[in-house]
Amino acid sequence: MSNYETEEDFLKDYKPKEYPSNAYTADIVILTIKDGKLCVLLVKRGGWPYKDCYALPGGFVDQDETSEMAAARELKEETNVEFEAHNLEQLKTYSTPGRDPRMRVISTAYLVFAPTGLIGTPVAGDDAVEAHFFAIEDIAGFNSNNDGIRLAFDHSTILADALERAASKLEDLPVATAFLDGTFTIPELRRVYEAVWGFPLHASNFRRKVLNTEGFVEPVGEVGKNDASGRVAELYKAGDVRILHPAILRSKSR
Amino acid sequence: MSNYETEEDFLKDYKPKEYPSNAYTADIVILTIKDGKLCVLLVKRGGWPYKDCYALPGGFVDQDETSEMAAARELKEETNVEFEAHNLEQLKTYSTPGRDPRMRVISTAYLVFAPTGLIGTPVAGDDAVEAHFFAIEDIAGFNSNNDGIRLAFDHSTILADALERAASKLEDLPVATAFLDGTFTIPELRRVYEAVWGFPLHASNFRRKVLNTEGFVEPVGEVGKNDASGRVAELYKAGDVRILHPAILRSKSR
DNA sequence: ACAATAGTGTCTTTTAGACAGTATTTG
DNA sequence: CAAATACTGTCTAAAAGACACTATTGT
Repeated sequence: MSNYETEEDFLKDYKPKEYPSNAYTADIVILTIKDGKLCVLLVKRGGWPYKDCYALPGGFVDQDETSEMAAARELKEETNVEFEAHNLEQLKTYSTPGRDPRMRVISTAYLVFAPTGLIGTPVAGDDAVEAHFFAIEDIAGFNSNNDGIRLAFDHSTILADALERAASKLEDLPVATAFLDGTFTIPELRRVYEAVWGFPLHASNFRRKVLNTEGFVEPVGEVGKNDASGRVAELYKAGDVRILHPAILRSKSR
Repeated sequence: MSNYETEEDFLKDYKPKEYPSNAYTADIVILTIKDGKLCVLLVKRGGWPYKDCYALPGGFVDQDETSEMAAARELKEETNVEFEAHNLEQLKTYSTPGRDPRMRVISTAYLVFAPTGLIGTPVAGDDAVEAHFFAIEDIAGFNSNNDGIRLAFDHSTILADALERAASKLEDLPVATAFLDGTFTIPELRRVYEAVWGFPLHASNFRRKVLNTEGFVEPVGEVGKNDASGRVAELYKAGDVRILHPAILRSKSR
């Protein structure tokens, strides 16, 4: 029985008891959109285990940092880009015994939306030989024919959870603009929703909903460039609202 | 450089390298409703640190179990009730250095909704001297006057996150019925929403929305008992739908 | 001119919110 | 009886979905 008078006295004498010891890592799901397709940053593994498979970027959490800080640090190391905290969202923690065949590893996954142009050539880390964005539809398990890029560890599960979370966040948070650069057109914004949700939207109804959702976007008063044929669209920038009301609901396939 | 031909060969020779070692625990937020008030199960701490404060139930995750399994096991030990997995939801993982003054502890929190009648007298565990349900409004930091029950570690933060998640889940998942016993009345269901959301609802509009949300509740064809004056309400049971459509939105105070 | 895409307007249906009024119970 | 609570019905406004139509660009 402890008989200390104050917490300071107790802690001064405290010796850690036996407890299970675990490695703790942070994994990051960085999504972006390229050519209208939803993509995720993956690093190719150069060594065992899962040699030649692809993995989410990530690494050990140091003793003096939170998993958020570790995720932000790894992100900087992998992409040379610093992300704001509000775009770095904790997704879920994975603790299944054996998820890493080498040892017990607990991993907290984070979710980040990256604008198409911001990230240059991702930099490969220690264990990796190359890092690239891959279209989700080219990853095994995320397309109809069951081939393509193979993911290491339980990263298929993590990615699936991330995609559902991303689709859900687009509904009531103004995060779709994080995929775009400073100014964008409504059709570009619509293509973000279509890429993440995986089905086409009615262009005119989408436009009305976005403009009726107060604070979602603000007109800039210019027109964008044309990368195909057709009318040139007007430019907007992200508004300052933090919650979309009314929400942009997907109503299909839930 | 590793030159193994197969993953089996590699793992046979593998020796863990140095990595930061962490304690890993699961904490559980068990919510229930008593006398129309939202309550949480807390255990009183008998020893340092945070002696005489109250804490969420929880404990170490064993090497051969997931944090989900640990949460379910702790829950059984604390309450003598087994919960189904779909009522046991991972909330968030907390990793701030120093959150436990004794050592580095990573903790994953879980959220559970308990029916009022199901849990008898909660059983105190090893480090605890008593375990009870406390009204949220009696906990320091969750009421207007800033006194009341004091929580240990970062459990105020965890509880705040849990309450927001609970309020959000009521909107589009049929989880409010998990607070009630097998059969219930619409007014009883409404009082669950009012307790979790913290503001009163229009009784007639609430009834219409619940009945228009297909599969949320099914009539039983009897009437309940009266614990006050007024007309006796009809009984319903939980339906089989997994997502509420249309959702029961709170539209206020978000 | 024609194809393609952006944007406007309109009609219908669904849902939310407010609230008046009726029904059933207790004291 | 009055008070309290459950339930029904109705009106209005917000919002979604479908879709016809106009506007502006590239080829």
